[in-house]
Amino acid sequence: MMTNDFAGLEAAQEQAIQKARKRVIESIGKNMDLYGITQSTGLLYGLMFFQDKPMNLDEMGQAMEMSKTSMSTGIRTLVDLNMVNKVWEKGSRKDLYEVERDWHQTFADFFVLKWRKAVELNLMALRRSKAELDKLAESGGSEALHALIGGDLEKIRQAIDYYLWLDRVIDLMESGEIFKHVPKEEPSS
Amino acid sequence: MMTNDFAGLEAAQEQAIQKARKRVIESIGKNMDLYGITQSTGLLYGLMFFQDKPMNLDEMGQAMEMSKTSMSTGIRTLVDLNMVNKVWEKGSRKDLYEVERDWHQTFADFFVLKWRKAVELNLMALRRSKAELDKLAESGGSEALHALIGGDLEKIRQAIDYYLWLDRVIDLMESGEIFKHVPKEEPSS
DNA sequence: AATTATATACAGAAAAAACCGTACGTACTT
DNA sequence: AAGTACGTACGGTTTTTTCTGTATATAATT
Repeated sequence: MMTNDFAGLEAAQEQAIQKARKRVIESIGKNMDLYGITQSTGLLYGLMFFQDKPMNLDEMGQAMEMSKTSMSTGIRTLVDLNMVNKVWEKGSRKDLYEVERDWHQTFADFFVLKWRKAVELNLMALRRSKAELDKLAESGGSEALHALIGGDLEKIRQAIDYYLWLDRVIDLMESGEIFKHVPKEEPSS
Repeated sequence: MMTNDFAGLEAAQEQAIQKARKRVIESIGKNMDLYGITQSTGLLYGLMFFQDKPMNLDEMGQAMEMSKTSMSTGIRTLVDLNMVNKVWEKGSRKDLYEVERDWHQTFADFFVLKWRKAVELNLMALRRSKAELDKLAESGGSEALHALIGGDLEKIRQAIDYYLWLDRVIDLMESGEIFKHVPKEEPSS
């Protein structure tokens, strides 16, 4: 059973709408690499963006002309990034998905999810290495050794400072405070 | 002529420092995918991070155990992202590079460079499609057609709003205003 | 002017990633 | 309980990306 959104429309009209959609979908798909997402998954997202109803994997595969397997993995990527939500609809045994419409939130979520993790991992590595070098410095050694360690420690210190700053930027996104500084509605000038 | 930073140090000391560096370098390399950078280029960046002197392509190739060609392409990626600067040193015919130490700026630059471009391209596509749909709506048509167009236009409107917001977030980075809201120095609590 | 040193364009090789079909486990239906 | 519908793990194939060696262009040195 295939529902057709364009039922009853003239071919030329449908074509015009499809063309308008296609441009947007492809632009979205092309720029989604910033989210670390493959182009085809980006196109899937773009497709779903124009859907008024939740889609199931079979519909996606049909529309994308790709395998159901690929839809499954693609959609998981999108769900993991909170870009797409799984929705429940009684009567249907199939999993249904729809795009998250609050893109501001989507962006903030992505930022928190990905960049926070990077910050944490890098900070951990930096602190461990700092501790090792501190210890090495304490255990005596030549002048040359201390100069070398000092250089590395200074670089590490700067890096840590940066990540702590970045962490606070991420806080801004997570807390929603960003919307105080940059309101969703364009200030009417 | 190969200069050795570790000249005159005990092997165990050199090893300890290398271990500390390696952890940081690998962490950086691993997380650099957020910048759309390949892991090996990320490792190159990490390597250069601990260098006190500008490096040339031959030194990089030797340290990374990779071809000079790869170093050339890798370094270009990093230069394009303003993560690495080309420096001039009289007497040397080789191109020399060193990492940009101001990571706050590096982050802001990246954000402006990459996200701004995405915003512009997406906005362009959205506005074109909006114009087409507006025109199509004006040219009459059935009730069903107008409902369909209206749905798409509403989605496009929301998307445009979002990108305008994101554009202002990017402005925050570009103008340096972000540092007013999130100062580089951690506020002493 | 000839020689040498340097970076990179280019094409092929190697590695990685995306994609698909099959097989299987789970949960719903009968 | 048997059968059916569904999503996905998995292995193999195709496509894309990364990496390398050679060739070439450019600029410095002799």
